[in-house]
Amino acid sequence: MNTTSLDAALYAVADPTRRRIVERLMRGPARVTDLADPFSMSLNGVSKHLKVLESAGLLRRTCEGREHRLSLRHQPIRRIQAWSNQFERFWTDRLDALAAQLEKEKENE
Amino acid sequence: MNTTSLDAALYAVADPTRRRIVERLMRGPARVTDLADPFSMSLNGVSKHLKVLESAGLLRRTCEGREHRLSLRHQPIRRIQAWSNQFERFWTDRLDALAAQLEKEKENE
DNA sequence: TATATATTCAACCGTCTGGTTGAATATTAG
DNA sequence: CTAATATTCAACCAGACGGTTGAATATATA
Repeated sequence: MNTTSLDAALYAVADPTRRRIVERLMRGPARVTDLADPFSMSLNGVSKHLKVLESAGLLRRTCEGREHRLSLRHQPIRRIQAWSNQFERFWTDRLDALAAQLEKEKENE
Repeated sequence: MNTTSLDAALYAVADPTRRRIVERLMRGPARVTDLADPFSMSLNGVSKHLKVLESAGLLRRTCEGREHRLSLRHQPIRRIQAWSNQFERFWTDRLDALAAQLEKEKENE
């Protein structure tokens, strides 16, 4: 597992404001002002959050005149998916072991 | 999406040390000292990390005499899975749109 | 009982965080 | 040219973070 980039992705997405921004961007690209609109926070505050998301690779920024258009990049979230999916086998193995254990106890009665 | 607990889970797991601990615990439960062993860090440091993981619900702690046995809980990681899987449809939709777009351009030639 | 082991608590420290405000930059509109 | 809009930069702040050290607690062992 690539540690450093996963660190940044998880960290970026651990903040509720940033996560709301990411979720918002699922519905398509948006400008800084649009993204800032739902929050009772200064535009600068949001701008800083965007910088965090961007440097973690979650956002693509294209400048069109004075407006910046932000859109989602999938790689970092895919990394998070991959990391959390890694545990799937662990859970099922444990459930299997538990089932086997119960089976065994049943036989011994 | 339950924001608060997802916050805690993502935050807990964003730290590389804590993530290594969680990955270690996939291979079965362990004591505090065991978990601290691979790290060049004071035992207290690790103890604090464990507290973070525990309060985020990622760890179950059972005290056996003077030893504390830590094991993994699956719910928080499942929440992370659920959150990141949410984007799956978004990516595929976007790919579909892209494919449709290409198809259209091809027809117009 | 005395001692070693396992673990936490408490205080401290430099650094990073999330947020603010005010000024700067760049582009568009009147 | 001037004014409005979109955005960032820079400096600041209180609080949290990741880590340390030293002492305290609780259990096991000789």
